[in-house]
Amino acid sequence: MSDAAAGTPESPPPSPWERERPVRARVAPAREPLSRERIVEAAFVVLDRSGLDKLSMRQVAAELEVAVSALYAYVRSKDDLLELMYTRLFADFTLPEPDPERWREQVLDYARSWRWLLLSHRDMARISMAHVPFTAELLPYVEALLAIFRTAGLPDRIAAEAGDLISTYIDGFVLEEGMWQDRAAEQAGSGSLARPDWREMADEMQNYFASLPEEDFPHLRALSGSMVTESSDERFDIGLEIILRGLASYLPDREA
Amino acid sequence: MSDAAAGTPESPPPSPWERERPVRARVAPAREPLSRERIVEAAFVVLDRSGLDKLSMRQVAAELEVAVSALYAYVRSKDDLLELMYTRLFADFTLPEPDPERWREQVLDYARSWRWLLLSHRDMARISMAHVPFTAELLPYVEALLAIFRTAGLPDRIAAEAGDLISTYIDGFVLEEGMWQDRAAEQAGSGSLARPDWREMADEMQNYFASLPEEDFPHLRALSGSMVTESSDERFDIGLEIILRGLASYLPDREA
DNA sequence: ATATCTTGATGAACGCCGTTCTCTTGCTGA
DNA sequence: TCAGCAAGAGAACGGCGTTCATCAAGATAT
Repeated sequence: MSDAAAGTPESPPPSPWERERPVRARVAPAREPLSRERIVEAAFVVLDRSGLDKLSMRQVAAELEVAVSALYAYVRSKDDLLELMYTRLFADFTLPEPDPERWREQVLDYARSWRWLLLSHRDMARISMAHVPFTAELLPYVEALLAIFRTAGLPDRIAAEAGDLISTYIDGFVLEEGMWQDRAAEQAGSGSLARPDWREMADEMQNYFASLPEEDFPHLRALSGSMVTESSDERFDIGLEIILRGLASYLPDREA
Repeated sequence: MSDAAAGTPESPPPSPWERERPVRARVAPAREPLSRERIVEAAFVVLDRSGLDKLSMRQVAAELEVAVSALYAYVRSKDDLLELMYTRLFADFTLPEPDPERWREQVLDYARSWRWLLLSHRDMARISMAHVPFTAELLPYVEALLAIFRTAGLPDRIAAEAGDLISTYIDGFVLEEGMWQDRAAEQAGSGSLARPDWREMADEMQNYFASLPEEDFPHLRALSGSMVTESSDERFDIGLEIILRGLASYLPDREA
């Protein structure tokens, strides 16, 4: 809420966390000076190596071989750092131009790209869920999604909810993917430090559902088959398709 | 790593966190002894008073006027405590008997009840999102939801995804509600300690969207109207309706 | 050339956290 | 009466986010 909405009427003395990397260093510096970018980069390294629960300011500082307090010259707080990471993820996101004829594919592309980005770093979905993407840098991406819905012809009430619905679905799906991955990883023991692939995940799910008593949970057991047959990508698309069909039903010229 | 694989072949001495409240105390005890229930209850008090970020074992112990270490006789860890809180929330949840004729209303009831429970304690959606409801106590509730979908006639692939989709939607929606509430609360300052009502939330959203530049975000601004006009309950139902329409499109005898 | 200012980074410190360990206390049953 | 026991207390460990006084060294001014 701070900078974007309120504005800063008084002549702004540059807060330490807002200053840019100084332009000096005419000659090559012995060690590259700190910067917001380098801190975010290091944070991603720690995140991928150790996970969100172990991501601390101290670990990030250690990764940069720097004192913890030095970070606070570029970053307001840990939460600020997480928000920078979240924002940075959006940087690799290409916005589609709304085209009423192809709104379904555009939403599909949007969702798949976003999921792909979330999967590119460990626990990223957890970070994503913790932030409403309503900061100044992220608004264009929300706007673009809503543009697709509105130019497709959806009523405003529906388009507004559809944005939330799709975003929530993506985050939630990837979040759950991550949980199954962690489960599979810890069941495999410390031997497999690499992230488990889909096969291991499916095995873990299979084992779990197979262990349920048949008479108490007939539906869960019956559906476990579908969950293992389908890959994560297929399951993701199925959920999207459900939403898209729901949305299409609000279109005036709906197809069968 | 070694314990998990090895199992525990020796006759298990009851772990301290598994023991029941001792039956003694024939006469009324000066102070009621500790128990898992009392701890969970105190945790809810702290949660509602201070929020999830401030919910610590120490605060819970203080609420019970007890040493921190005493808690660990009944609870394995803080995460275990959170899971107990989550499970306990489900206790007030009544399960519907699947009825193919009324599957839509049943899903609506299910979702509304669950949202209502999530709203009954501060930050509960955050706790909910952090746990897949696949513990033994919670499985019946998942099973019941899937039962509704399957007896309604949905294909297995769809029913399986629908379960995730609906659950994710509920959690995500309430999560976002909480974020707007927090925003409104902190904007109102420390004066209003009570949780902000819907009117304040809507005002906060209204202000936010009105502050956006018209030319850059025409769709966001256009849709902000819908978000303020509709109450949270109405918006929740709209999202549900989108999903339900999508699901209905997979039914053999689908209505127009 | 010398003195002053500025700035990026340091290291210690504060208060809080989850968790574990040892010790006390007061009751139970023989 | 007294050993045994279990519930709870208290201190301690290592880690956390954050702040603050300090420092070293380059830039600037005299």
